[in-house]
Amino acid sequence: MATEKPPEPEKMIWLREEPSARRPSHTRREIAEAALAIADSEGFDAVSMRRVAQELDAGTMTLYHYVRNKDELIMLMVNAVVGETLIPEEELIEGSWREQIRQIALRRRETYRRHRWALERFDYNQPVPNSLYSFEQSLRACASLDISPAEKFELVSLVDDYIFGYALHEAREIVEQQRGWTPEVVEFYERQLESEEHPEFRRLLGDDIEAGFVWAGELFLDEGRFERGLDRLLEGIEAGLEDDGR
Amino acid sequence: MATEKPPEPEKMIWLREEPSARRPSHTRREIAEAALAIADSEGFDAVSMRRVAQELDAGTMTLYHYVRNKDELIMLMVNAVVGETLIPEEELIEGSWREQIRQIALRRRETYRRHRWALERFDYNQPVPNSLYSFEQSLRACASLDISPAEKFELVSLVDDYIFGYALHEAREIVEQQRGWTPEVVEFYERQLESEEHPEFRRLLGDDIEAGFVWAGELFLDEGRFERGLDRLLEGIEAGLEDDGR
DNA sequence: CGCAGTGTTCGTACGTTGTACGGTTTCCTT
DNA sequence: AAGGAAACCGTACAACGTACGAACACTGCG
Repeated sequence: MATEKPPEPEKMIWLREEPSARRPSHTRREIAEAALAIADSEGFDAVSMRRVAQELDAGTMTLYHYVRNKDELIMLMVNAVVGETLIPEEELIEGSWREQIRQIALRRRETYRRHRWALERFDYNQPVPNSLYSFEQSLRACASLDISPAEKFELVSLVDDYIFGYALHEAREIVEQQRGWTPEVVEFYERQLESEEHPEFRRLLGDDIEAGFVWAGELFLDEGRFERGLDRLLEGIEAGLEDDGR
Repeated sequence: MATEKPPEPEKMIWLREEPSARRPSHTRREIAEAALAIADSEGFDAVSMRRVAQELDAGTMTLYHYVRNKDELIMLMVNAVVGETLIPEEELIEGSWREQIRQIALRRRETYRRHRWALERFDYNQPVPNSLYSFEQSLRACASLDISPAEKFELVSLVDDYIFGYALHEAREIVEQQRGWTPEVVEFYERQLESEEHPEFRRLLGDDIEAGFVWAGELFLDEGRFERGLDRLLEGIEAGLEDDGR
């Protein structure tokens, strides 16, 4: 029952100056880039403090002068990825809210695909600077809409939810399934489908179950699927707007 | 360049009989339940092989006779959660595909909210038996629809994407933010918003930034938000169906 | 009834992880 | 030139997943 709370909450990384008084050998940016390179090429699990330090020819504990702990390192990485989702001002198309939101959505999805590990790490409770820019960009896209702030917020969040869900599903589907299902998984499905409890699923797959799976996998990862879904969602949103307006 | 592949791929857990010849002291079900209880009450990270074994008054390594590794334990847990998303036959309402899909979606979201850790663990490459039942249930809901198998598959996946994205966003938002933002995070936002680069965001929040955040947080977790978004999506889907039909 | 034999249990040990601690080095300031 | 703080990092520890193989107990056979 002594002191419960840890004595120093300390500020989060974005509120702390980067060490700089006596010129240090590294920067946060450098460290984040090293970690990012490892995650992209060897997978997120390969990112360990030791591994990152090694990449920079530094001692492991050296990293702890730029970052309080591994979570902060990850936040640096996430911030970098979110930065990539931003559309440079000059590339932003002119057009309706719908066209702009669409452009933003496509870019986001594309970025997430390049850094699949990142999706697992987003966390609203630990915001990163670039997520503010990202949100701002979405808000700006629907600035011309004549709806309440709450509705605007909800609209942006809704599209976000879809992008996020799609990208995460896609990312998890792609991993390991670099062409073809493992025999183990195929056998599992075949066994499960032997029972008469999945008639609709069977009908969907057709007679040749294994071929059916290839077909389903391709459908799932089909290039156009994201856009088609997005357009349906936007269609529904727009319809809702008109109802309110009248 | 010797033997590359590990010699025994072994079958995945669902294809292996539960140990049973000389009656063992535990069951997979029991083990999964113990793990689930830990995850729900202490968080997913508290689930370690040692901890689960301890809960069962067993030696740590004993678990490895029911399960090949920790991943398999997790799959048992996931399977249990997916099981909870299934709607018992007698509770299934009668009605249009839209009403049924809606019912399914609501139940899924509710279940995910009870087991937030689970969302981070779903993985299409490691299917669990109950995910087949879940998919079958969705397919059955749109059985009466006169569209191609591919379109049916896409429809179900689309709704899935939304549910998943929403639930995950929600889960991550809720964690730790059990009432109110930490002063650290508030300060971060205030500092970021000092710059003139986020005009739309500022307008959204209003003059009192801190109050604005409370407002936004409540909006984000608003009870009705999921349903409103779902209905917009379904609206868009339905509109698309009619276009095709005519 | 007793004795294999094997299905089940689990103690020990190893390698890997994040990071606390405290000493050493290096450079800037005065 | 000297002092001191900033930067660096070697060592050590606790927690993790799990390989290995010994110990145990039950079952079926004789």
